Amino acid sequence: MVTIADVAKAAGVSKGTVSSVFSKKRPISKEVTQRVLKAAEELNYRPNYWARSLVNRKTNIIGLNMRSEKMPLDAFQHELLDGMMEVCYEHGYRILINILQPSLLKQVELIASDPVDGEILLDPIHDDPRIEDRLKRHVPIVVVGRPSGELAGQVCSVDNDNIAAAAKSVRLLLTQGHRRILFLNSAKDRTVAEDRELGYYLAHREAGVDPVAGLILNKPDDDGTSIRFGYETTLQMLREHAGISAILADNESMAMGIYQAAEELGLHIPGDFSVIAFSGGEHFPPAMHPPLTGMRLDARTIGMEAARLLIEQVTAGAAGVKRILLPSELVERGSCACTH
Amino acid sequence: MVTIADVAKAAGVSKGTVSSVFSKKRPISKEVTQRVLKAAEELNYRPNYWARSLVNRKTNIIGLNMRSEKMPLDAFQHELLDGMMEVCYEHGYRILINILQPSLLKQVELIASDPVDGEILLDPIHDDPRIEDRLKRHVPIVVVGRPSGELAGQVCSVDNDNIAAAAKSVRLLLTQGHRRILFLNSAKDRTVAEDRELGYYLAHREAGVDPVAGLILNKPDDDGTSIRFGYETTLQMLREHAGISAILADNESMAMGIYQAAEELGLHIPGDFSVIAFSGGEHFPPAMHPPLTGMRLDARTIGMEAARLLIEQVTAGAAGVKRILLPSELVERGSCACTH
DNA sequence: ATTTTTAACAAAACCGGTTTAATGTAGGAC
DNA sequence: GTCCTACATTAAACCGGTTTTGTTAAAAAT
Repeated sequence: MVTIADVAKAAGVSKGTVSSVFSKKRPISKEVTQRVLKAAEELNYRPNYWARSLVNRKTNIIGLNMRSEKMPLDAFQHELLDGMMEVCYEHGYRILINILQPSLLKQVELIASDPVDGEILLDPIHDDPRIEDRLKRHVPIVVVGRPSGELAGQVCSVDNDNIAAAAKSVRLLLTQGHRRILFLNSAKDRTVAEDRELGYYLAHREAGVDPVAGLILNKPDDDGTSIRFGYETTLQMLREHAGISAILADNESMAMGIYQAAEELGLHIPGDFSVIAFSGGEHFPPAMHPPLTGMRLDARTIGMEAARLLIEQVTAGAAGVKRILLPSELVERGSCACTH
Repeated sequence: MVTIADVAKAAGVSKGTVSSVFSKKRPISKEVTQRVLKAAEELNYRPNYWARSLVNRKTNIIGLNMRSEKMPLDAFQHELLDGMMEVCYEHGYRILINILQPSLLKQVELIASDPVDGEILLDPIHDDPRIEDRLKRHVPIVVVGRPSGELAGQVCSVDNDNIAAAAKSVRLLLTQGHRRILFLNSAKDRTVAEDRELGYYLAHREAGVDPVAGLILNKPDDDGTSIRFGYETTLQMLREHAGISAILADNESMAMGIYQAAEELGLHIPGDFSVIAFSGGEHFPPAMHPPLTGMRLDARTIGMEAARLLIEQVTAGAAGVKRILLPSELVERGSCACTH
């Protein structure tokens, strides 16, 4: 490996001089500058990233921390990553994807502080230990989702307004005359599931409708694909419960499962029942048949906002604790219709 | 920041002793070990990742290097990333996503060597300067795709057998009676485009059919989305050229554009013309209408193989130059049919 | 002409770890 | 009792950069 000392020797100057030539933080004569640049060029010298980070206390890397069980990434996470990338790209930051086996985390090699300037945390759970750890070590973080309890007031976060989003979609279905609305919700321990359930009830109360019990089902804890859960649950619930005329799905994969189930049962969407889903992107819903009506969550914007917030925190020092709530847009496409 | 010196002072020992307690590379008495661990615990000490990397010359990070214009990531890249993540997860490696603005790359801050043990390079072009650079600096790399020219013999690579894949899909169309097959190929400078074009011609020759000139179009250099390119090109070509009865698309997004164009023109797939596409995942093609017939490229496996190959290189030192070619599977779903 | 300032560079200290060489101390062999 | 060895620990050197301090010679000020 070519070091700064090699360059210095080749150019007949000291290490500090070479450093100054590159950083331009102190004046170096034109003649010496030329000599150094030539030597560096010839030796194919590249400054060592880690040595520099060590002294600068800055890596220009931000981490994306997700719970390890979540693999592979779903549409929402991919869109979010895209958004993060776009902002990081503009600001000269790189992204470190941080998923490690819990077993490996115990190894000495890896308990080290993460090599990042800050982190974006996904899928917070109740009293998430990751958040407490970062707070204690003063590592800047932005949480995507709703941090629970007293942590909420201490960290920046970006999230959909899930309560409003769920309420808005249920409101649509209620005004269309649906009274038994099946809700295939996400896993129970996630704060997002709580929020959406709340929205579901809220819309019912507003409309003066008593929600039918047993129609909210949580996806079992992150095992199995969403598409299968949507498929199997729909088959089962439509058989067992009469009168279900609409289904609200947690994501577009579930909706695909629902579509498959409809086809198998010989049912027509939206003639026989309506479907509406929270969707991570607007890439695929329009291509479905019929085009899927949904709440556009805009994971991409969330990723962008989270990255902006984090970079702001990292560069400008500690800004205040901000919480950004993004509205979701209801996009009617063709999978919802009035009853009778 | 709590350093190793702080811990040493608190425990009343030297820095080296603390280091040994953590690394267990030299024997430390039980009593001292306890004292050190207690002090570290109380101070909430975490070893500094950069300092450690500096001396160990090892980061346990591998880089994913993609050409900056490619944003956001397409389905293929997302799947590939998933595969990489899975393997890295098992082996205790992190992934650094490396996309930087060309303008920023010139800044002194960023010309530094990348902070990784090795890199996976995407979308190689002719005499890719990235490859030459890594070779010169002896940074282990694995190329996803086909490195061009003399570089091919010097680096590991993982790729679809694109020639075979293209040939196989064109062969299907030819046996179905199609004679004017429009091929919406990817950008011209990419080696993958060459390979697939070769496959296109190969299948024609095998079948004794003279390919019609002007039916292979390359996507303009990575600007604009694939979906739009598919849409606009289809509209234009179907108007201008009579007799086109089948379209081969570079990816599923293009296929969606083609579907949209068909709808706008009031044409029926596969009744009026057939569509077949290279597809990164098997997530969405089945949900399209009609379900999209395609060559399943299995980006996930490519990602896994690339990561394995790279980690092998990084840990075991220089292994031989390997090239892994993965077969693609033709999945017939419903967007292709015989002519007349 | 002498002192003061400035420019341009060298030398050394530092960042926070790891590793090697040196040191001291206890136990065993003679 | 002396010498050697083994063991636990310390001090110092090192990784590859940046930054501070020191030094020298020329330019400017008095």
